[in-house]
Amino acid sequence: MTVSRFAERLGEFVSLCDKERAALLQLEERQRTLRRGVTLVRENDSSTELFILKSGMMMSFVILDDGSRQILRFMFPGDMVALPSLVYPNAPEAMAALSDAVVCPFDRAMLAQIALEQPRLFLAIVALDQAERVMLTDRLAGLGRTSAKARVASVLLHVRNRMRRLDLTMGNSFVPGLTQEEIGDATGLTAVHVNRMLRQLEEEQLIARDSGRVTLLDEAKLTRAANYVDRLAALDLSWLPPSS
Amino acid sequence: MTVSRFAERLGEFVSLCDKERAALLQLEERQRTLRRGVTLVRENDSSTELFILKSGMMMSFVILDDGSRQILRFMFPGDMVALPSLVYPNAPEAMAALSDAVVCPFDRAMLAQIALEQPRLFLAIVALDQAERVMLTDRLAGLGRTSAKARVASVLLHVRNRMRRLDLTMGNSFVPGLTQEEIGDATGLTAVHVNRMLRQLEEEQLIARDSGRVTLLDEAKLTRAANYVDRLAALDLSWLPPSS
DNA sequence: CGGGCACTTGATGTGATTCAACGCTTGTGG
DNA sequence: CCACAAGCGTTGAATCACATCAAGTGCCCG
Repeated sequence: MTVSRFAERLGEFVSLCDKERAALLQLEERQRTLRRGVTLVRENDSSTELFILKSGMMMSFVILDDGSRQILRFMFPGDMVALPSLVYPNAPEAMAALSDAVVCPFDRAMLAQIALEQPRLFLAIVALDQAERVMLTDRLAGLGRTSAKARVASVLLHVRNRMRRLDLTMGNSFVPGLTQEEIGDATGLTAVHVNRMLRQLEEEQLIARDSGRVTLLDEAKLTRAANYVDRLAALDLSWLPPSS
Repeated sequence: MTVSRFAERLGEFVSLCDKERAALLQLEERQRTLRRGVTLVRENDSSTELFILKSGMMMSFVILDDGSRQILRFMFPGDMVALPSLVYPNAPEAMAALSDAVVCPFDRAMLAQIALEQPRLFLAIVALDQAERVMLTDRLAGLGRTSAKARVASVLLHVRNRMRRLDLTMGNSFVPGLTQEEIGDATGLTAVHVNRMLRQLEEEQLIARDSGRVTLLDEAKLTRAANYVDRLAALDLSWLPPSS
């Protein structure tokens, strides 16, 4: 039986029965390919669609009145995204592809159906979404109360840890695949200042860089400097009742 | 029949049947009174409890290594809070009372039970929680990309709008009940600078102040200056299936 | 070969912080 | 009932972190 990308992800945290897997597979029946840079959803678009990101890397963001951009979240394969579409007929945030990507769109009605027919599965989905919420508050605290250097380091650690979940052979070296401007828009900084912070992290021997590739030289120290916590590592869904 | 505080709140957005109301009432069987300033949950506390805030105003926050505090969220009567306790055995954020308050603690197992036995009700709870998530991203964008003045204005508007939902007679004048330091910790600013921003808003005739009371003199202009959107006003739960 | 985009670096500007001082109110114990 | 301490608000001056402006480099791709 084919297994859904999202089921694999959820399966990292909780065991699923065949019926549950089958339900998730329905969410990935359609799929759409995106080239790097393409906008999937524009802010304020009218849409009741949600997505499973199947491959590639994406971001959600908002554009403010003065034209500046704030990246709200980076999205990785296996993520269920655009949950706000459940309650907002007009998208509160835009979404765009950071690399070539494949997404599976499905209507919110399908998620509602899962909620009603497979409550345990829905509970697991909601639980996983809570981890996203906590990561959001981590970033909020980062923007409000930490230095530019810490914020940049935090993005590096976050991206590395998400990527490593998808490729367990990954070590301390990886290619973030983000421009410095994108890192800036995620951290509330200018691209110029991101550049200086990267340089500083390099000078302090916390990271090394080589043509887009980043190597974490002292992960423990970097984690401390960034005030970073891997929220997926501490996730506990063991209290969920076993599947029927 | 007694009606739960949380059912009233949810009832603003979706109609509930008696069975659903009864289930929610169970969540408010116990209650605890808190004096202003008291910490209900400390960061990292081991606990599987969630809460309904029954009366008063509270905040959730984190304290960083350097001792600085970031307020993550203000909480108002009717809010269900500490949902992260679903998946984190150790509280990722602390909670404290900003005024005298009453909370109803209940175990995450009770919410899990609701999820399994009353899926429609749980779906409604999750939907409402999505609005919180979007407010969080609004604040993230505010911290990353807007001026100090906008952030302070945004807090004023947010608190006023939440309070007005509880007292429909409230006009443009209200008592936030927050110190300037608290506003600063919510906006990523120092108390000193919050003071200056309030003064500036006053000089620009956007607000008036008198011994703790704030009056919004030009709400439209203030809303624009703050980049503020009332996310509860745009909430749409009409797609929920009717209750059985 | 040429144009564009990302990256890099220096000089300068500025919004917010930090430090310091003082007044006002509130609550508390003598 | 008063004296005093503590917390909050206010204001000015100096400083700092990050933004802005500007110029130049390397590289990929058409």
